[in-house]
Amino acid sequence: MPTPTPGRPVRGSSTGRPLMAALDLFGRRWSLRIVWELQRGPLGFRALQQRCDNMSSSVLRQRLTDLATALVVEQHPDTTYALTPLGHDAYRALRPLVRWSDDWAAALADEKPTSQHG
Amino acid sequence: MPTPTPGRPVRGSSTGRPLMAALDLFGRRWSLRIVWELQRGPLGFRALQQRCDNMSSSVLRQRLTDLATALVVEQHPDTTYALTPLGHDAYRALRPLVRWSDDWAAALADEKPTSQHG
DNA sequence: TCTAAGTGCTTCGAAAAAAGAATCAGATCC
DNA sequence: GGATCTGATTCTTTTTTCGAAGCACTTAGA
Repeated sequence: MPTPTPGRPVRGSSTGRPLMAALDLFGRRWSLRIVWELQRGPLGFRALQQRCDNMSSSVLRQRLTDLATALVVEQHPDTTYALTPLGHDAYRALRPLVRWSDDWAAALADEKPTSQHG
Repeated sequence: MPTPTPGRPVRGSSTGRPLMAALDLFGRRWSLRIVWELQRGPLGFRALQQRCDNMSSSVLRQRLTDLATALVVEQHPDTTYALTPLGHDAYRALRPLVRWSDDWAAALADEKPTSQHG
C-alpha cells in the first residue's frame, strides 16, 4: 500500500497526474478527517484518535505514515503530530467543502424532510 | 453500507454534522474521482467506468447509488449519469484541490528529486 | 432469424483495507 | 512497586474493493 505520489502511477490511475495522486491520498478513509482535525493545532496520537471518533489505531498509524510521506503531516520533537505548510494549504483547499456540506444538508433536508409534521 | 446523510450518524462520526457526512461520502474510494469525471458532461455507465481507469463495475454501481441518494449525481432518461446542481457545486468546492496537487507535486519533487543528474 | 457487438447492471469468489481489541515499552506520579 | 498515562505494534475478524464472468436488452448486419 504505497503512499500516493505525484509523478508515479497510483491506485486507480496510471498517469501519475498530481491530481490523481491527491485523489488517491484523500480518497483513503480518514485522510480528509485527519487533516481536518489537525488544522486546529498539533495533537498527540491518542488525542488525535479520540478526535477522529476513536478510529482504529492501526489505521491511524497507517494514515499518519501516508500523510507524513506525502509531506502533509509531520511529527514534532514532543511526538505530537501537526500539519506541515503543505498540509495547511491542503486544508485551505478543502475548506470550500464545509460550505458545500451545509448547502448539501439544506438541500437534502428540503428534499426529504425528516418526518416533520407539515 | 448506508449512504452518508447530514443529520444522521455516519461512519466515523456520531454527530451528524454535515461536514462529517460529506467526509464520509467523499472518503469512499472513487467518490471524488467520479464527481471529477462527470464534471465535463454526462457519461454512460461503461464510459464512466473507462474514464475511471476501468474501476470495478460493482463498486461503480455502489458509488453511483451513493451519490444519487446524496443528490450529487442523477441518471438521465437516456440512462447516462450526470452531476446535479448540487454535484456541480461539489465539483467547484473540490476544485482548489487541483491547484494544491500541483503545488504538492512541486514540493515533493523538490524534497526528493527523482534521481536526476545534478 | 441467427449472430455479433454494444449497452446498463448483477453476481460471486478472492484479495485488500479497515476495524477493533489486546498488548508492549517508556514516562510520570504517588 | 503499582497505577496510569503515552506512542506504537500485533493479531484476528469484518468490511470493502477488486475483477472477471455473466444476464437481459438493444442495435446492426447478413
